[in-house]
Amino acid sequence: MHEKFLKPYDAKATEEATYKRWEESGFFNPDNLPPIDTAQGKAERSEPFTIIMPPPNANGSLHAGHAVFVAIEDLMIRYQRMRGKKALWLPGADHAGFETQVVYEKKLEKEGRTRMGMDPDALRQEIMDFTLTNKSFMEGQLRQLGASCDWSRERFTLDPEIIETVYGTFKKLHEDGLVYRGARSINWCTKHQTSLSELETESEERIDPLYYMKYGPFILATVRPETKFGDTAVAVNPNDPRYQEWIGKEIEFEGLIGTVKLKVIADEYVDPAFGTGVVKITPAHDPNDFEMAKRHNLEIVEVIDRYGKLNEKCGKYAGMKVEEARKAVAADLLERGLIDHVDEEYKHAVKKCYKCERVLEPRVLPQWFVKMAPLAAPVIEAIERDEVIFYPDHYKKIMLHWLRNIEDWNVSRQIVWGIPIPAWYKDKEVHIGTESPGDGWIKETDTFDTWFSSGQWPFATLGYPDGSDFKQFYPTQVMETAGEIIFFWVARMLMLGTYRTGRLPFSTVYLHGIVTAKDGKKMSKSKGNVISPLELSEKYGTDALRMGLIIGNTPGTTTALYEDKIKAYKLFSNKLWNITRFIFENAETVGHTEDAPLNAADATRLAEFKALAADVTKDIDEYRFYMAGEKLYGYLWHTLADAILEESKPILKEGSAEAKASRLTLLMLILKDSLKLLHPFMPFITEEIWTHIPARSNLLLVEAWPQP
RNA sequence: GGACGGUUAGCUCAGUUGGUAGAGCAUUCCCUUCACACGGGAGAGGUCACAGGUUCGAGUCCUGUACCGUCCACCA
Repeated sequence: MHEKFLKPYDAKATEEATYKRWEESGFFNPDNLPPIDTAQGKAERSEPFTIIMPPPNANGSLHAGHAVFVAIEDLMIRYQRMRGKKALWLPGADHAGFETQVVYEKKLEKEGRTRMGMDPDALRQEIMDFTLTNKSFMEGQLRQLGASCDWSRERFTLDPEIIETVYGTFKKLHEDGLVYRGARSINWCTKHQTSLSELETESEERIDPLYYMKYGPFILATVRPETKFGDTAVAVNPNDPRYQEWIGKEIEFEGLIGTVKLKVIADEYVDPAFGTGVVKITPAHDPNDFEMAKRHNLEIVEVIDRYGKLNEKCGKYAGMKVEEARKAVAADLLERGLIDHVDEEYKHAVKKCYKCERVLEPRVLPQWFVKMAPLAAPVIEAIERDEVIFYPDHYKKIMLHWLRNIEDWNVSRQIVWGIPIPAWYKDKEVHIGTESPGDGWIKETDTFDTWFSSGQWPFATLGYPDGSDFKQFYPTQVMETAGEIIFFWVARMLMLGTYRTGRLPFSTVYLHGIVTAKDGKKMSKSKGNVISPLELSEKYGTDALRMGLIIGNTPGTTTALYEDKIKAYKLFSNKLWNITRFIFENAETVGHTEDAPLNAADATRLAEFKALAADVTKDIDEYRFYMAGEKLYGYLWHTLADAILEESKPILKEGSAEAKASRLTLLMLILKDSLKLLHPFMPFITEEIWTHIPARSNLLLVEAWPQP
């Protein structure tokens, strides 16, 4: 027996070397996997099993959420590899456009710099250097967590081939009439100086004053008096008897900065029961008003600029920030007797930037939109036919609801860190392509929403359309990711993948919940409750960390991560280590044997173990990893160690030669197969022990899963 | 305003198709016995949120209520 077993298991001292052995074996690459053992002898692996890794944002360290996906996806991949599949886990990294730009802007801020006024190319290069540095850190961290992914196939969302695929999709969308550039009301963040998609906004309930203002013959209610300079109409409901005589007429009255002339329009949108049943229409700064303006061909007058300040059209209020202007305008209106009354307790929702929580300013800007309803339609049908299975299954309903009510997607971002939108303009003409079509064309400066590229990740990474990987590994089997990004990412992958390739990109979606602190609160730097998975891995071993992240973690629900839990599985590592020591010690003293006939008692024990193995296998096949892990833990501790080892002591000491041989055979069989069953959960310690198993043939990594 | 998830031992959570409740941590007592003190043994601790219903039998299925949480939603 190796002297290692005389000391407690030292995770830190073995993990790095073990990972190196795996990586050098080449077996992370499915092309290099050895043949599998079948009843008919050796056979080449033919059936692929593919997981595309959710590419972590290359802008910081891996957090607990990443550790969860590594634990779960690596479990699936290792399991399927042992089951004889051609297992591919394709790693990647995301440039994470807006997210990274925000991170980098904070860094600039700390250095007393700002991105405004910087040369875009220089800024882009700086962020690229920053991103590539983080990317390599992140890759090291994935290795530390034991990810058995194929590094030779790693992709980055800014790789030239990926960008080419993304451009191809954009071009196809354009040719199919599914992408358009249009002036629409968009969500504008005055801090980040970019538009955001609907998903990137958060709404917050607020209580604000509702001002009832006098508009000529009308009194109308608004929470935003400061936008009145951009009014281009007032609207009433066409069936409202109170205002029939005014419809189509023009009203004229003295406002704060001169005479105001507004047309009275009738629109079903106006709710006669709300306020006075009259609405002022400010198309430039309210999405509903914009829609009405389109229906009635109203003028769009912008009065708030990109920084959230009133512009030159606002007379003496020009230069004021929105909030400041609101107070000033309200005060002046009151003084001039133009306010009828104020409802101080008006409850309503405002949209905020999900990053900085500033209130977003609706602005009308030309942006690129993708028409989503036609992309969603085939996906809705496929989900209804259960061609995509969700774990947990209630996400099916959530997904369908979102897809059925989908809105067009604004894919334009006014930031430098992203894939440039390949478009050129000349007068009213638009050209799609990366090269200028000739003199006088102006290049688009916007970049794509990062999700537009990551939404194409499964087929882009596999080399669509001609790559052999695409032919072999697409569609993939499982998409495992955080429930939080089901709309951002999973829905977009389903739609763009189906649109571009004609096939769904994956057939199973497994969504894990967010990882919280022990009190159930979300981890955040400001709360100071962030737990680094890498520190826990250093302290207790990656295996313990992974076990702690798997057990008790059901899909879709939040999981609390805390040190005690991980510590418990460190003790389990130790237990397994000592079980091994006991068996090895006895193999030495009694004489090593693995193929003696089993007596009745030992046959019963073996049957009991086989039942466990079958149970665990079924649980993994049915995505109940948390149960499989707990069963293994329970069996190894309470059956193998507490019962079998204890009853073995007298047998191995005083039993007959046959009894000893039978028992030792049993112990070796159980140990070996236990290591296999446990490998996907605790890859490092099992591989380390496997090294010391006599007559082993290969790395445990590629051993065959115990036959059920 | 819709929809979803949760409510099980002090804490964090399991409980697959309905068959008199489980794990880890914490806690009480005992034990340095030859795999392991990074351990072992024994114990305490729960009317499974509440109210009905289905059933021979419900934590598990149905209806409703309460509380917590999340997502979606353009009423100025």
